[in-house]
Amino acid sequence: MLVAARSDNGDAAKTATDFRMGRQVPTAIQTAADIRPAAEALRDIARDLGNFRVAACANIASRSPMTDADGNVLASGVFGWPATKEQWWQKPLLALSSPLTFACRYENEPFWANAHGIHTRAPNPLLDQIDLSLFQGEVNANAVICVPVHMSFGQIAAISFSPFNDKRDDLSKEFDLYSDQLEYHARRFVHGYTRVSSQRPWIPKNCRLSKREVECLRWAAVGKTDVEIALILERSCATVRFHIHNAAIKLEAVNRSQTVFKATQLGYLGNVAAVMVPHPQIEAQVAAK
Amino acid sequence: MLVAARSDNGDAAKTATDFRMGRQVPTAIQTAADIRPAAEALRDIARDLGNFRVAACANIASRSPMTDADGNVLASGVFGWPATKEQWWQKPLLALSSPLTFACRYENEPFWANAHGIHTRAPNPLLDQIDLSLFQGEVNANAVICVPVHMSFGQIAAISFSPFNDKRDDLSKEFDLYSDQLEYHARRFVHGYTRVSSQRPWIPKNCRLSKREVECLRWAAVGKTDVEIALILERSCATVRFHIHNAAIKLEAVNRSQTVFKATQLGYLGNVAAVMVPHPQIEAQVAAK
DNA sequence: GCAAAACCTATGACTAGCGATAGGTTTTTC
DNA sequence: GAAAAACCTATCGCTAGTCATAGGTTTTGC
Repeated sequence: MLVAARSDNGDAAKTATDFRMGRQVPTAIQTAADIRPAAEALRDIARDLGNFRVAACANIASRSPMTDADGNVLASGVFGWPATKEQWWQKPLLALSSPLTFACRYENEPFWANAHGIHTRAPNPLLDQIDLSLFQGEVNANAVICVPVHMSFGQIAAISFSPFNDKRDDLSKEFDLYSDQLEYHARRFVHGYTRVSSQRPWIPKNCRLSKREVECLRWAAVGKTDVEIALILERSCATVRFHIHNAAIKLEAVNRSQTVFKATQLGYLGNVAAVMVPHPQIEAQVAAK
Repeated sequence: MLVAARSDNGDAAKTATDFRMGRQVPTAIQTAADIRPAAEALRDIARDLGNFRVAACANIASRSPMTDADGNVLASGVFGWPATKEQWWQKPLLALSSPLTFACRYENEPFWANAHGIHTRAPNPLLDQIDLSLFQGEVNANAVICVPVHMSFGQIAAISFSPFNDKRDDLSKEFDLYSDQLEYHARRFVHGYTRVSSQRPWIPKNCRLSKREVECLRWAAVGKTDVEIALILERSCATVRFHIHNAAIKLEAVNRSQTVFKATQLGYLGNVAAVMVPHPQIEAQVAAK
């Protein structure tokens, strides 16, 4: 079956059908029993594309290694990491170590990295300060392609593809050729893994925060006290508390920390730290009190 | 140029090269000047694939409409929403209205929806309670394909594709055929848009939270007081405060709310609400005090 | 247009919890 | 062994949370 290539004149969309030929994506996971075959598929795709070895961390905040339905660790059981290197399961941050983990927090798209730098599709100044001096020791590779996966409830996963048994330290060509597909399969894999292995996350009952509630919460999230928020919004301290308390009830939270946490997880606060402008006048007023 | 089709035997990866033929993805944005052409590309892809009209919200927590480099609103200027419907820019939640916005908070992958239900690639019970009784009125379409985009710093975007000038209310076939590519282009577009239009987000200087700091923060985030955390961890209240205070310093936060906020944004806390198990004994001890 | 629901605003008193500060000890790591 | 990390005790002032109450405005649905 041959598929016509596209031209660059707006027919790009029409070739989408070969993107996922057939109904079944090998890396997708529907049930726990799919984990291992999906991991094997991801491993094979990575090998086929660039002789990469996969390192996958479903939740960079967690120390749990990814396992299949029978509890076998995928890193050694499927992805081919030697059992002697298994120490990193106790410290998953080491393999997807500090530099990569950091980059995954701040970058939405795949990137490749080596000791000389982190190479993204578009410049991301946030990554400039990441210290790569110990790259090889921390990452166990000279270069790596890494796919950050930002998910619901604030969960971040990271999947890396490093050269298997070779010394490549420039993956720019492979990155250009394969990053989209590596990203696609990594995301499908991690989404499915997270879905089948998570316990049921919390969800409030059809809550809908009001504009005022969100506004007050945002200011609270960036560290303002009730008094400060009141001055900013030109409302009383009691009103601010009232709104925050209402938000807490709706989010089924018991205090402000939990309220902020849940609101952040659900994207109510957005990228608020970048847009909230300090109020020099209000700060002077607070200081005068 | 013809590209051989793949079989189902592990050659899937090899057809990746036609996934993004050439170096330039039309929906990718490198500079603000790219916004409009990228939006036009997204519009055209959506039209070509399924005669869809695009509605895009870069940050569901924000009321700002997406605009090009000259400040023109993309919805009316590019995506073809009639100017008379422009009211929804003041209330972006209406177009990507409550049901869809809610679903985007809880779902990582594309889905399609109509008044009868929300149809995901894999069952997501979290979406079951979403009220779709007013679907048509709120979404302005009988059915819609929607792509949630979870990004760094807890930002969530949503891009919907609804039938343009027709009454389709079952998009399951289009969804199966095109959801991957719609997702791909939507994500590229939104990532680029967010990158070029955001002010510089905050970033702490190479911070690295310790295990204890994260542990204490997690419990704080789920609403436990210092006393409760101390009992849970079998440490003193002061130690708990010490660790949380350390985390605050590293995250450059002024109080607990901001600390929790930043830690959540950066994925330090993960999907913690699902894994923290209540401690009935500690709660009894606290009650006894 | 009207009634109900949702949202907004405010008060005051009290207490629980958090933040800052100070100083010290113990454990872990190199 | 030294330095760093983790842990501990204590105090005090500030902030957040609670409670009960009151009233007004806006939005929604019929």
